[in-house]
Amino acid sequence: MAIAKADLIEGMAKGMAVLESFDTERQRLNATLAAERSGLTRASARRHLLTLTHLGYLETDGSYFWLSAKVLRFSGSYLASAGLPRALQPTLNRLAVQAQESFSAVVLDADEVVIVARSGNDRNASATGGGRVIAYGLHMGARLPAHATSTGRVLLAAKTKSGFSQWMRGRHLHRMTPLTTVDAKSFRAIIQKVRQDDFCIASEEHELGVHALAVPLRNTKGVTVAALNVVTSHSRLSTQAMQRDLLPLMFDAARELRPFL
Amino acid sequence: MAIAKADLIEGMAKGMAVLESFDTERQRLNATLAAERSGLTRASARRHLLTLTHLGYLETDGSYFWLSAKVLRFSGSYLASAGLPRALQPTLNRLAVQAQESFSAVVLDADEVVIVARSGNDRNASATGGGRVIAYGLHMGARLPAHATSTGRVLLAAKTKSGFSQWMRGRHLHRMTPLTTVDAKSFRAIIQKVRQDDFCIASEEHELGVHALAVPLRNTKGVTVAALNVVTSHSRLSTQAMQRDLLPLMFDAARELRPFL
DNA sequence: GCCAATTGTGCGATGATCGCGCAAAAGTTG
DNA sequence: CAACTTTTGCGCGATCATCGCACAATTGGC
Repeated sequence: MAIAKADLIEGMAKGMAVLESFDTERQRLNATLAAERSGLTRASARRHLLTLTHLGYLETDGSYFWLSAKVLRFSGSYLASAGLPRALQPTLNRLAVQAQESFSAVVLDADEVVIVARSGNDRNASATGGGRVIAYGLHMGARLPAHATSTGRVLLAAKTKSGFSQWMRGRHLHRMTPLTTVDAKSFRAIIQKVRQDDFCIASEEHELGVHALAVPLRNTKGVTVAALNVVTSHSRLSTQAMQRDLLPLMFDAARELRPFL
Repeated sequence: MAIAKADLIEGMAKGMAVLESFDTERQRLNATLAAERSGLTRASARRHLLTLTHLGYLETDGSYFWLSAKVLRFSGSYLASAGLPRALQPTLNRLAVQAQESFSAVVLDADEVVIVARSGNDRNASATGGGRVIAYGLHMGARLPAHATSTGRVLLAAKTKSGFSQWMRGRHLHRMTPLTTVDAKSFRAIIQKVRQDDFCIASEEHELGVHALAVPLRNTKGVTVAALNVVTSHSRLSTQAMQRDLLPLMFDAARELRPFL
């Protein structure tokens, strides 16, 4: 990215690598595991783990380590500073009430989308008859592969042609479900279609039984700064019904948000 | 806390200090400012800022730096790993709908409480007549002084006597409003009362015009793991009405959550 | 256009970090 | 239960990344 000079602090990069090695799947690590995942030696990983523990970002029982609530400090600062989540939240809440579905706003970060604001119940208790969780780990800060999500495709379609080609170069589109589009040519065609339609539907490409509908959120200069989507299950709402009933709502929301982005 | 050996990585502590220097108030920093806030030299702060930028945690225009969405990665991992927020969210949502107020769940971290889950609209548009924001920076991950909040007091009251004394030792209770209790003796009396009542009301001690009601959240072993509160304004609900109408709801919620904590 | 204040960065000295390697603990097997 | 194997904790000297000074470049004020 920005041209990296020779003077970058390596110790800190290591530390962040250790912190990052705590992800959604592996939540409790000991020194050996953390070393493997972060690519450090065991001794070094241990030192970093102890340091992070001392600073309060990790907790430990002596051998295993896990994230502490202090890491929320960063998201707290980010949410307070970034105008985006604040600007979007009221609209997301309104949409959730109107449509009785779950909405998210996301931004692109490398090859993943990051959820920066959310609304809707994590359990759609009323509709699914009691507590079926349809929130597939869709919390604030969650990261999903861009190529397999409706929002990711909307954001990729917003890139310039050359920017998108650069993104595609040498990229392997990981298969998430049997229905994931992994062929580069097909994927380019999909992005092309999103450019025309100005919305995107992804059906069961990320998780079976789940489909999503996304639209871009642009500011008054026409720059796409985020994407808004609704995610629901086939059993709740057919793809056609989703497009028919929710797409107009979302276009309206995107339009009314424009001045605030 | 845990006995810190001589082998802690200093470079990483510096880096985290730099990251922490981006807080709710100061959101955009250049090298000079970051150096001041983090206590490093300007040159060192700059190196760390560049490193963090390179790693994707900060963005920059060349001279100023600000947090990027990547910092949400940590909260994402935390929220996915910590059972607490997940377990609480549905109940918080239900309470928000029932009471049409904003609820939060918080944990104690040193002398601050950290919001780990939230529900309710940030703008109580209907009740305040259109868009008055009563969300005083109460987003996920926000940190508030424990001594001036209802939740903080509930969590302090859950400490052992000696644990609480230790916490009080040499502590200066910062004045947030003219109504903040800052006298140590009065504060001890308040905590004593919370122990008896098993709830706490803090009225305008943190912010004028705002009052809050908190109850402890205990697991089946009787250990207090978090606190649940509702925060509203005097103009919406009197202190008495809040206690009368909402306290029973909250005790019920705390009881039903017990098995999941 | 000049001066002052602020910011960007090269360089040699220094001391913090690296990872080897041992010792102790934990786990395994006959 | 004892001997063996595997994993984990951590001390130590050498090395190389980091520190911050000092100077250059840039910005901004008058």
